[in-house]
Amino acid sequence: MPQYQRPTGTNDILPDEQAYWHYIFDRIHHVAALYGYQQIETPIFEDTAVFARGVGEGTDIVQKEMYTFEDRGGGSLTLRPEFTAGVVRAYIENGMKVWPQPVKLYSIGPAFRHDRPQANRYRQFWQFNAEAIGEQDPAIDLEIMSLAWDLYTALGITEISFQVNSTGCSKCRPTYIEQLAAFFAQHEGRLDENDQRRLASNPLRILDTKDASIQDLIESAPNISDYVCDECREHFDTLLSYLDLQGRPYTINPRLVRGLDYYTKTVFEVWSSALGGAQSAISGGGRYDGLAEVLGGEPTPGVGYAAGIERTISVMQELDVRPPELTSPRVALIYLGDAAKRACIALASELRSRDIGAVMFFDDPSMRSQMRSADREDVRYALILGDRELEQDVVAVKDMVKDVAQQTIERGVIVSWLKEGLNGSRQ
RNA sequence: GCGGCUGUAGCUCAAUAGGUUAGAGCACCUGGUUGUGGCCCAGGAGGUUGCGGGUUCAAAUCCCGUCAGUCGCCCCA
Repeated sequence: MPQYQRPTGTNDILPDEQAYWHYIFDRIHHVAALYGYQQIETPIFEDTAVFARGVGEGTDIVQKEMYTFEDRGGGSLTLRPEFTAGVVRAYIENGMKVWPQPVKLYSIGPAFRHDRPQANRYRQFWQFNAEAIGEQDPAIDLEIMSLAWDLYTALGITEISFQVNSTGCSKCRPTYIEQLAAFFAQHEGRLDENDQRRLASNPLRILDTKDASIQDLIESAPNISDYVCDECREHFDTLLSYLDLQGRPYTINPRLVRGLDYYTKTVFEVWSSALGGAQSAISGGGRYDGLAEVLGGEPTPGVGYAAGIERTISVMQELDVRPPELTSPRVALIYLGDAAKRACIALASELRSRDIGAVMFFDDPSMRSQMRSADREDVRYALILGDRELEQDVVAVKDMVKDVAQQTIERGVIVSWLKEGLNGSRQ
């Protein structure tokens, strides 16, 4: 065992895995641009109150999952457990209410939650986050969902579907929760320890219980759709009609209740059948019409969503979707002797300044060893310099991919020769 | 925060019912070629068997603790 190991629940993203990350980031920028979303990057930590108040004091995230620490100045800071609260804080702080509305923003970066790690769940994990702030039309809810869908399509991810629900608003949800709590209270004896605790803290969550023995209770429990106010109902129905219009498969899931307090009206998740168990949600989001006010801004509607990058990669691997390979250096410089080494160092600089990737191997290894290294770097050409070449002012060029005779190229034209030879070649 | 399973070389794994210098494949280094990669061959380096304690004549192996990984619960991406 090494003396030091990475903290529990964190990962080193090694070179071999970077092709996925580059590809996903590239597709994110592309799809976000198609929808007119602009990138914003907020700090990785914020004043603790931003999350405590924004996400909600009663949530699991705030109660037991935040990385909170005292700043040297005495204030309390927290590593972001999610993006939305920070982005809405930035909206308010930067006066974005005077920008053309809605303000459509996206971010990519790590978030932190002190959970117990398990498959596809880590303490530091990356998210792609998108927010549309300042618009209440359900068409913008659809737009965010559509953006999510298009991203997966662009990545070659299939077999996904939406789960949607309406959780009501500040006007109608309290009544529903009251009714729900009253209902479960009548059957408290049948609830397990977990669900009894939820009865007090968050009765909505009982709907998602894993306890099979109370399925009949869940079935007969009050349904949110019978309690939402006219405004929420119309919002939801319109959203569903837009989804129908786009032909996107969805399931209305009356038990979908997300664990952040700020959601109002629309909540949704994207599920992938490629991931088993509890981690079938690869992204999720919803509307948060009350959040800006909670954070000290003017009442401002908003809707957003977050996709887990690690889960996205898992799905790609499950489905055997391969990202394009990263480009690697295209030539290796092989030297024999000190004079040639100096000539190679100069040539390498010249090649790189002309956008030709070039690598060398130091500590004066044998030619054979240099050739082996060149092979492992997947270069297209090995450029060989020794006393003979120096004398004649030429470079010996060996094609490492095609089985053709080695060539001798004049030093003065080697750059243009390579430019032509490498044209169209990814190596 | 709770529970199951697992910790042997960089990686994947061996090591009869506890028994002597803990092995192999891959990867790495060197050589087989005074200046030519892949394939092949030869050699080399690499381990306080996660850590600590206990049982035993003897522990990688059994027991306890601890740490870590992994899977699951809660919750979520």
